[in-house]
This record gives sequence, C-alpha cells and structure tokens, in this order.
Amino acid sequence: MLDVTPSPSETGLQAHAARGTKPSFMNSHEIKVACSNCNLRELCMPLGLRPEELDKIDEVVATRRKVKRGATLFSNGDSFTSLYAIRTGFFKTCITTADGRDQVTGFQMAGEIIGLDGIVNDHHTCNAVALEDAEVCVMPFDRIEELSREVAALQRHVHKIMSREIVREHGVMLLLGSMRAEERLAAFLLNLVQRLHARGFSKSELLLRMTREEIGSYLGLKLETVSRTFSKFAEEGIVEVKQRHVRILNTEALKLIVNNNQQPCQ
Amino acid sequence: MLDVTPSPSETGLQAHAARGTKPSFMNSHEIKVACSNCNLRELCMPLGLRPEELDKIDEVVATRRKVKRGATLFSNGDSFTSLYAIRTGFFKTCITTADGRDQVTGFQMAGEIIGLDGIVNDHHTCNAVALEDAEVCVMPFDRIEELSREVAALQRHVHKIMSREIVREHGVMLLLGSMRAEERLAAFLLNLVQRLHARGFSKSELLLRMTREEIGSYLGLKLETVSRTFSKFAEEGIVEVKQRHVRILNTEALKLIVNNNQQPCQ
DNA sequence: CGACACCTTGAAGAGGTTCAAGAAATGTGG
DNA sequence: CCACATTTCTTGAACCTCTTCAAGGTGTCG
Repeated sequence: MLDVTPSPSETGLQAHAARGTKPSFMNSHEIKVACSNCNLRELCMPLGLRPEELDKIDEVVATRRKVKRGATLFSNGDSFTSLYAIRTGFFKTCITTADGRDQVTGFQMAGEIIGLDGIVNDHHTCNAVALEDAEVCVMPFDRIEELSREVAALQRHVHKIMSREIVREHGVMLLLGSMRAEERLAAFLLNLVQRLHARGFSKSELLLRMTREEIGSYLGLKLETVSRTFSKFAEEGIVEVKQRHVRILNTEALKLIVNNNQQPCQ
Repeated sequence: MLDVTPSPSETGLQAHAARGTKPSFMNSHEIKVACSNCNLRELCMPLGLRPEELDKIDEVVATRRKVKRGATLFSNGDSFTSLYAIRTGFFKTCITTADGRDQVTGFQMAGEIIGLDGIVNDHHTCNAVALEDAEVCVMPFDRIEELSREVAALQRHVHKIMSREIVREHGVMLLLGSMRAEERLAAFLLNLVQRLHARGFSKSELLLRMTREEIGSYLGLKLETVSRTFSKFAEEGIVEVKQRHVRILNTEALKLIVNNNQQPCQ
C-alpha cells in the first residue's frame, strides 16, 4: 500500500489517520511516494525484500510531517509514539537539564532515523529541532513492532539502526573523551562531508546548517574555540571558510589531524 | 525449558550446544537457574509475561560462560553472535583505535546486557573486559530475534534495552561535553552507587572495580585528575577514600556538585 | 620479600575558556 | 528596497582548569 497522506498539521501524529486520499492542495513535496520506491530507501529501509514484504513495509509510514526551520519535531517529555525518518532537511537533537546545561547529541540528515531515545520510557528525553525546513516520515512505533514480528528483515533492520546509533555514540564518546579541539573539529568535518557525499553531495564542499555554538556544544567546545579552530585550519590552507560555507582543500590533512594523535609518544 | 549448560570453555559460544545435562563437576554457580526464576529477572527480562511466554523466554539463554578477571568476553573485530546478560561480576567496555587512543565506553554490572554494538555490522567494535571474575548468560541473537517475533513483550523489552543504552550514552555525552572534573566524578559516583543500590548493595559504600586510569578514560580525564578530585572530595568531607574503597558521607553535596552547575550565571 | 601495578601529590605548562569588542551576515519593518 | 536591529562570527588578552612530568608512597601477588 502506498503512503499518500500528507502531514495534515503540526500536530499530525495521528498514526492511523485516514489514508489513501490525496487532497487537492497537496504540493509537489507531498506527491505519492511509497517507501518501496523512495529514493532514500537504501538509507532507511532494509534491502533484498520480497515483493509481498515490500508491500508491508510501505505500511510503516503513516503520515508525513513538515517541520519549519527552528521548530521542534519532538521535545523532552513528549510522549513517544513514533520514529521519524528524515526525508528532507536537517535536524539537531539535544538534551537540556534543569540546571541549564545543554548538549547537542547529534545532527541528522535525510535518510536518518530519529526518536529512538523515546522507546525506553515511552516519552522523549531529548529535543529534535529542525535546522532547516524539513519533512519527516512518521512511523508509529506500534506499527513498526507489529510488522517487525512478521517481516524478519525489517526486524533485523530496526535492530541495526539502534545498534548503529549506539556505535555512533561510542565514537562521540571517544571524540569527547580523548581528542583535542583540532582533532574534534577535523573529525566532525570529515564525518559530515562523508555523510553528505553518501547522499550525492560534494566530497569537499559543505554548507553548515548549524551555528558555531551548536557545533561547539556537540564537540564539547566553546563557540570561540570552534571559530578559532576554523581560522587555524584556514590559515594552514586545509579548509576555506566563509561563515557557514566550508570547502575542504586538503582532506588528507584533516585525516592526519584525527589519526595522528599528537600525544607525546606514549 | 531450563538452562542447565555450564560454560564448557573459553570458546563456549556454541549457541545450540547440547543442553539438559548437568556434569558432576558443576559448581554452585552453575546450578540450574532458569530466567523465569533467576533473581536478576526484573533487571534483564520483561515482566508480566504469561506462563507459556515465560517458558519460551527460558530458551533465550543457550549457555553460561565464565570470564576470569582481566579476560575479555569479546573484542573488537570478533564476529557477533550473541548478547550477554551479566549474572555476576563487573565489566568495562572500551574502544581502541589504530592510533592508540582508548576510550572506556561503560562499566556494566549484574543484570545488564552487553554486546549491542555488534548487531549493526555483525562484528563487535569494542572490547568487553571482566574487571572481576564474572559469569554471563550467552543469548544467541538469532534466537532472541526469533523469539521476539513470537513474544511481543520480549520484542518490546529488547527495544527498550537498546533505547536505554542510547539514552545512557546521551548522559555520558552531556557529562563529557559540559561538565568539569568534579562534576564528572560526582556524577560517576552517584550513578555507580545508585545502580549498586538497585542490586541490594549499600547506598553509601562501594568498592571500585576499576583503576583510576579506567575511571579517567570513561570520564575524559587523566588518572591524576581523578585522584586529585577524590582527594579534594575527601578533604571536604564528602567522601572517604581508601584506594578503591569509597564511602559517600554526603550524597547531597555530590548532587549539588552535579546539578548546581557552577557556570557564571549564564 | 621483592617485583609490579596502582595511587597520590607537587610544580610547571598548555590548551581551552572567559570576557570583551567589533565585524559580518541576516532578518524585519517601514 | 533600504535602514536598523539582531544574531552570528571573529579576534585579542587574561585567566583557569586540567595535563604533563616527576617522584615517592601504598598495596598486592607470586
């Protein structure tokens, strides 16, 4: 079954809302697209399914939802109902504490899944904020679980997505726990550009969707340090930086900075 | 069905090994214990199951495996077959990189599940090392997935375990990204003692299973800083420290250190 | 008991932060 | 469409936290 329901409203989390209608005001972004022929399929859905399994997978997405730049998809405390596959746009997820601390826990782009934090306690513990106008596929978790019980490949896929997130966070812990500012920023840039490249964008040019402060929060640095480190990389001819426009001139140099671990030789 | 197979050897990962026999050399730790009447059940297994579901759950554990202090349960690169529920003992998990970096990603105790990192790429990306003699239940992941498709409560439970790990790591990111040394160590102590207390141990006394260096790696600090911070807490009468023996004298003070976030008032 | 691993403490130094000021970009309203 | 307000970014200087290096103490295990 195709997913054809547009995001009806900002509160559009009604998982089992009417489906199969195509309102006339639907714009080009809301054209019928099934998971089975979505061009992000290889990013967010399992591969190698049989046709009848593919049909079932298409039922995972209940609705779409648009999120304007600066708006939140979900916030700390919201009850958990769904995972979200990002179709377009760019998000940050962050946690905030009572005493005013704030930590960006990740930046997510098209094809990535957010909302996994909500499963354990049936409510979200972080905020997901769109850093540019975005659209997500709303996938009610009950339905994911139901279909996972029927389609082993989907089950395995869901497990892999969660495991991947765990492994990613291990990498962030390594970064935060053992890297110096230059190493952190180099690793950050390489990671971003690699993910963008996997989506068909340039290997060397990128537009940062987040502020220096958000980068700093993610990397455990102050915004001034991020800015200074960008300037240093620019002086050394490794990157060209014009505000949020970054061109990587020497990828190898960045890799060296990350790997060559300038610790005094143990 | 009860799990009665003792860990036959260090290579004891044969998931479907012969079961139902009880060799005469089996010691008290290897006595028949089914998940359904394991005293760690509420920590590692779902609650509120029907009897027939409980019977199935008991099939999850294929074997037990003992791990001596200092030995690894699995290492980076090992192929992934199973998750492990810790029955007794204490583990650390850490990642190591080619350039010699090392990051402890967690400390795990009885009732906790390790091995989730291996799901995504079918091999492990971190090392699990026993910090004291330990025993784990080996749960072949294929079997977990199979049973999850039949028992929705188990499926939900597995999802919650993975989500919990993601949320835990968010907390570590907050710690590493935004806390000062004292805050990190205070948060670490509170977390440890809280988990120990949930297992029936003291609220105020604990025996550290890991070295200062391992604590430091986890907290993103050098071992000297960990040591100094312990000394500082001791001077202030917040804790009593004798090597690895720690007695918390003022839990509230620790909480204040973590929450009261001595940043200059924003 | 001696070797080894682990822990503590001091002093000097480095890396990152804080505070401050100004420049550049972005958004808004007339 | 321009002027103005706001946000974001850059850069400098002083400061502080944590690290580094070093030495000695403590505990443990064969």
